[in-house]
Amino acid sequence: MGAGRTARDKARAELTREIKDEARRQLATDGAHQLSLRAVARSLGMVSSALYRYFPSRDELVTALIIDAYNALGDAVDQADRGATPGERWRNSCTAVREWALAHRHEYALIYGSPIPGYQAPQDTVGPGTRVPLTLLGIAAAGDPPDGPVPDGLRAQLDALAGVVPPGLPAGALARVVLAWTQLFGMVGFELFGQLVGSVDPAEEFFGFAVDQMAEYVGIA
Amino acid sequence: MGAGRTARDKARAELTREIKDEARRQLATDGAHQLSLRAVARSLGMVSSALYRYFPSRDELVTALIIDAYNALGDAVDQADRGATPGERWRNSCTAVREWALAHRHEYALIYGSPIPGYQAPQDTVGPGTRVPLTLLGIAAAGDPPDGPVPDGLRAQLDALAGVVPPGLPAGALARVVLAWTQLFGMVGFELFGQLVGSVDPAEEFFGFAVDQMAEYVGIA
DNA sequence: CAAATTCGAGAGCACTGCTCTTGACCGACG
DNA sequence: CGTCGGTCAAGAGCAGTGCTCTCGAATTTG
Repeated sequence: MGAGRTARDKARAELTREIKDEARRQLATDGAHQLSLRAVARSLGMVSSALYRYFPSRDELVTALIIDAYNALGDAVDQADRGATPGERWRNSCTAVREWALAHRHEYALIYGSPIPGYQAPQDTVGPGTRVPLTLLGIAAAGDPPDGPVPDGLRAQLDALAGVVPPGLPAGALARVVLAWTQLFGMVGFELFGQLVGSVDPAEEFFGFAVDQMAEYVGIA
Repeated sequence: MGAGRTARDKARAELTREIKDEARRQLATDGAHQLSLRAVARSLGMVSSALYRYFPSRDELVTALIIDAYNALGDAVDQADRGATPGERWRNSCTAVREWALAHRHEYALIYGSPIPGYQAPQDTVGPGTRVPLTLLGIAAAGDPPDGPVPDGLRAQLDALAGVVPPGLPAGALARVVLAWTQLFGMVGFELFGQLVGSVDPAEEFFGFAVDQMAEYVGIA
């Protein structure tokens, strides 16, 4: 079971990729609920039992798709995180989240909707899942972060968090960015899942407004 | 097919309720994904095909559960919406959302997670789904709502919304409450789905902080 | 009382995830 | 170079699913 040396290993790596690609294709069109191992195998011209040599269960395949989705979103945001001012960077990054979500609805639903496999997210997904909030934190650190008052219990959690997370933000600013983070994804999720229909949907205008408001809130001009 | 007159109609109404109750029980323990018509029927001592006399499909059963969940959450919030000041009412209502969500994880995931049946939420669910935001709007109206500047396109949407929604809030205040609404549910969803694990989980402290911040933001002392 | 409607039960279809066995193929080791 | 162990795809099969259809029995309606 070495790295990609022998022909067999190469073939295995390629097939693993092809399976994921086909699964992602079916996910994009039919949704995670409809994703079927047998249909993926059929589409690849093999029999369903052969697929189990590459993924031990359907949930493992879905988990692989989840990790890929987190990374795809992370890449999209990283690529959008450009601009002369922190404000531009913030707006561009937030917009990238929304646009990626709109362009990959089912993948977004997979990672930010109800967790389908089991109660807890697999450990492998937490790393890639932290990329976007870390980017937001970095942008906020480049601004003028305000350190408002924070209750003691929360302050302890935030201090512990500040020790793990790169940018040296004070607890108050950290709390504000976390709040903005939850707002951003709450808003995007609401738009995607039809919760805004009777109110501010189409949500583009409201999205821009909210992003600006939160930028101001976290101390970005 | 009259109202509950004959013995048959009574039995039908009762069985419909029993089916929903059993389905909700299985939903609570196993999650929406695992909810099985056949298991529900089995648990009720009948055969699966008999169940189709009461719900034409699994999705229709789930839709009924969704409506009930919206109403249960709405009831919980309505009951919690008490307090001497708008600030108390706001805090109590927001806390009721979180506590209901934590006590009914799978039901919450059903209504605020990825929509399982089809792309669009059935029309019957939008009414009950507006109860919580309407409550929040009412509380904000009892405070001192600030009318900040709002971009033109959004202003048009908000003015249209203001004509439909009871409390006479100016557009700027309306926008702020919508933002707070998305933040609240984004935060609760994040906590429930494990997104806050490496940062501010357990989230009780952060939740209180965010609720207070948003109260201030919508003009509640 | 008779006719019409509603109902539960059962069989059956197409599908799912997953397991196990059977041969074929490949790669390393003597 | 040959053998031998590991890897692989294929197929059958199991238990489960949503859903449809048919068939008697029960009940409401005329």
